[in-house]
Amino acid sequence: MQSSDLKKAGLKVTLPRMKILETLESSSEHHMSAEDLYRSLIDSGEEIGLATVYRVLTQFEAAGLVERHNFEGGQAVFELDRGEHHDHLVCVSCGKVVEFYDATIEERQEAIADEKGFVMQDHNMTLYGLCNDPECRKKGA
Amino acid sequence: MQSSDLKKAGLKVTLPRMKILETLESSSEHHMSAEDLYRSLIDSGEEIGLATVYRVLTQFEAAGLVERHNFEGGQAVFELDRGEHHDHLVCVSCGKVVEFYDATIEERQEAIADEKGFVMQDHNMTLYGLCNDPECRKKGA
DNA sequence: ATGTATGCAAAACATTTGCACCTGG
DNA sequence: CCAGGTGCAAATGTTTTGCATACAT
Repeated sequence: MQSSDLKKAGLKVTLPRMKILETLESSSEHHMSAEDLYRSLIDSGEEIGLATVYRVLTQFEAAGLVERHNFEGGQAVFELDRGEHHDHLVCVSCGKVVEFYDATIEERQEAIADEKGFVMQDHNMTLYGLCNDPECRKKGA
Repeated sequence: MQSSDLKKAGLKVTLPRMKILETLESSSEHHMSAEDLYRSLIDSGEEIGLATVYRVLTQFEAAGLVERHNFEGGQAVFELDRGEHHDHLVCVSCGKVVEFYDATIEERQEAIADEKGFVMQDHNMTLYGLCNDPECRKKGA
């Protein structure tokens, strides 16, 4: 499928790389940690090393194929870069991730960076809360 | 000074705790990592263990005395909680941290969480860019 | 062929924890 | 005095790296 994307990035089209892309593509939760990916592949009977997963994800990030997010909880999560910028809403109870985009916020961010004399290169905005699952709502402090 | 704050939190007023509070208060960069604090104290001739720094910071965070931020770069940074919520602008070249608050963004965040069925509990917004130091500007990609 | 990728094991970090000793109230 | 705090060293969890082997082109 996107073996062309790999070539474009100067990366050889190998089985582990294709499998990782496929998994990120097909997973219902399209935000996965390196460990999630590794487990998922091992469970599917693939032969792959955790180190390879990390290496491949790092290369994919550099190539702009995936994005890395450092949500709370130690492990970084990765998602395919579909080219549409968005931010995240994460449920602190069940871990569900919802994406959103808000033009007003994006504008304000640019304006603020400018105001403070910065040339903005990137930003990270993550909202944490409880999603509408009753199980999660129970845990409300 | 704020030994009262410690007592209020049910924490004994010990030398390491006071020193850590003082250092966070007096440091020009008031965003410091556990390692920064440790080094700073050791360099001042204090006797303290890195584990204590981490333990104390974790307790302070739980007590609402400090805030922990997970900026890019592996190490968490801590700052005194002065009770005024703000977000951060971080220079990717020199590490400088500038604080800001934008009511419009805060409102939009609430509205978005609501719209998606979430009860927002917290958020993290960090803008990354190059500050106005000429040295940093040179590194513009 | 030949340079790149991979898997494994070991290393590198940031952070946490167990435990014997010390200290504040 | 005694619960709680501290320092050290060892454990943990995540991510990275060295190296010999395997694979894509």
